[in-house]
Amino acid sequence: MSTSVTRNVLRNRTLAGPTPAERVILESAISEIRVLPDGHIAVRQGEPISVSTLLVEGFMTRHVDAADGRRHLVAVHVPGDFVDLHAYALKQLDHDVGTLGRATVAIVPHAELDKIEARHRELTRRLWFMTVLDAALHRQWVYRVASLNAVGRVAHFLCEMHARLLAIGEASEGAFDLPMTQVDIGEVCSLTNVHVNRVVRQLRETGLCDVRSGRVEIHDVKALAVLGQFRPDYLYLNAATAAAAAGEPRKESPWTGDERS
Amino acid sequence: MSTSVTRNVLRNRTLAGPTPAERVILESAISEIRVLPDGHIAVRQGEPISVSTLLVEGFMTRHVDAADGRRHLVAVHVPGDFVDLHAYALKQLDHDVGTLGRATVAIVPHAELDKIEARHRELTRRLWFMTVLDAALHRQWVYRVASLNAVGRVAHFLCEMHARLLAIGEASEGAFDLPMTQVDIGEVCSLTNVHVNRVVRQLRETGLCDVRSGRVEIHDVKALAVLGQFRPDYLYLNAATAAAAAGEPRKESPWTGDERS
DNA sequence: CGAATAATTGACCGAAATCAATACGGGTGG
DNA sequence: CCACCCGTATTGATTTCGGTCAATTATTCG
Repeated sequence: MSTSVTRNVLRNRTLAGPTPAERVILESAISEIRVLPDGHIAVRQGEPISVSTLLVEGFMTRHVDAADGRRHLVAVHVPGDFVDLHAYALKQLDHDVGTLGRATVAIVPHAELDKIEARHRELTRRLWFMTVLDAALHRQWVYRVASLNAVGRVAHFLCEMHARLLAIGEASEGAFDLPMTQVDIGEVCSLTNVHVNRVVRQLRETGLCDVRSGRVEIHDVKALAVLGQFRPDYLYLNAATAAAAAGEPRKESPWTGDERS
Repeated sequence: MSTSVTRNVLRNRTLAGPTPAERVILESAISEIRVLPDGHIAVRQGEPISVSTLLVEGFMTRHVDAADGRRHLVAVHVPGDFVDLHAYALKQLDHDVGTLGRATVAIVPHAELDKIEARHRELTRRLWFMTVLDAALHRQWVYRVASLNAVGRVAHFLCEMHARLLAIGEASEGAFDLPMTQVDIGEVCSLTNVHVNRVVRQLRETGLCDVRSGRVEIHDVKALAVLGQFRPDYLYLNAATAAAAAGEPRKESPWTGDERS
């Protein structure tokens, strides 16, 4: 079992993840490994950026701040995600990037990405693809707040996190750690904390899943997916992981593997 | 004044658009120019794709269909946008792509993009950047439906379209053509057509802007931007265009120019 | 000139927000 | 060790924005 910092990059996706050689290249591009405390704002909206951040362990968010002080999350990141790879193109961001709980990140200077871009076509393409996958998530987030009611939104979000954590081996038996408060979940689903609480209670009372501070236990993945209209297509997971994410009866444990595609 | 089909690509953005030489390369990658009728679905969710589509004239949408038959737009495209460049990476899409009114498109086979990727780093980088810009739009769409009320959403959307059309010289004096019905606008802002109607009336009565079938006239860009909490940063427009989009008093007409960056 | 599509308006309803109060839990400092 | 805080969770009462239902009036276009 590899313990490399890039082990979760594009893991268990339909798009092939980096080869061992590419991992070496990517890791040699890292200037620094950093541990960030809970609630740390790693990137602030509008400030110039010259490095990108690969999330190695823990959770990070991207959020926009509204004028009235409210905030809204536009992404939650899990290990293996490049939280601000798009900053390589944009050089400054239209949102903040922060941690959810303590997080370990690998810093990749844009100058190193330039070198990769000059020398390694395939790896560059994979990096591009990662930003495109990111956009697919955004689209689904639009759909979520636009088309689902409160329970549906929360269900959809939980299904998504479950699926993505399955892919990197951080969920099992429908259960996973998620260091988010009900306020945080509200900022994802565009609900008040009060209403998130009611939804969470409803989900608990109907036996679908149990969301308590820091831990999620889904008792009926399939039913939750129906409630949240969740279809994992947009995550471009490989077949085995997608099946598990959709609550299909599993033959074996696909998500523990490291195999590509 | 150039009439090339790529004239609007990254026009008036902070990210430099293609050089004349790159335009030639891009145009030589086009296999076909096609005129699509109103309401034509160019790409259907899930079907395999081997070409990408550059919008040359007219409007196109990307939308997801909900289980209950409702649809929601996740993007509206204007000339110069690559409506499904991300399909180059994903090979199949998580949404439909269709026309709003009659549209002219240029078809670029993925095989040609492969060649560009192999031979032209800078141009490849620009293509990547275009998909990243796209994601920035998505994020703002999340924000719109998540954080704004009905009037705010419509105002924000109108401001965005105004800004983007300014950038490509398709808006002037705060007025532009927009072939969308109130139903369509509702599918963007996640509102019913009935309520869109009420919002439109309100905007008209307060003298902010006039939205009628196919045509938008903004009488007070600045006030509308305030109402929609619109800040054009996320569009990465050049300074002159951004100022005009935010309703700043303009010195001259920046959006008619073809200058880059 | 009809038929279909789009826009408009009114009456009523309901999901989630807001307001308000209480309980919990874990860390700090005296 | 306990008292105190502060963030988090929970629950109830009330309000509101936008949805739903229903009907009428433009438009547009064969």
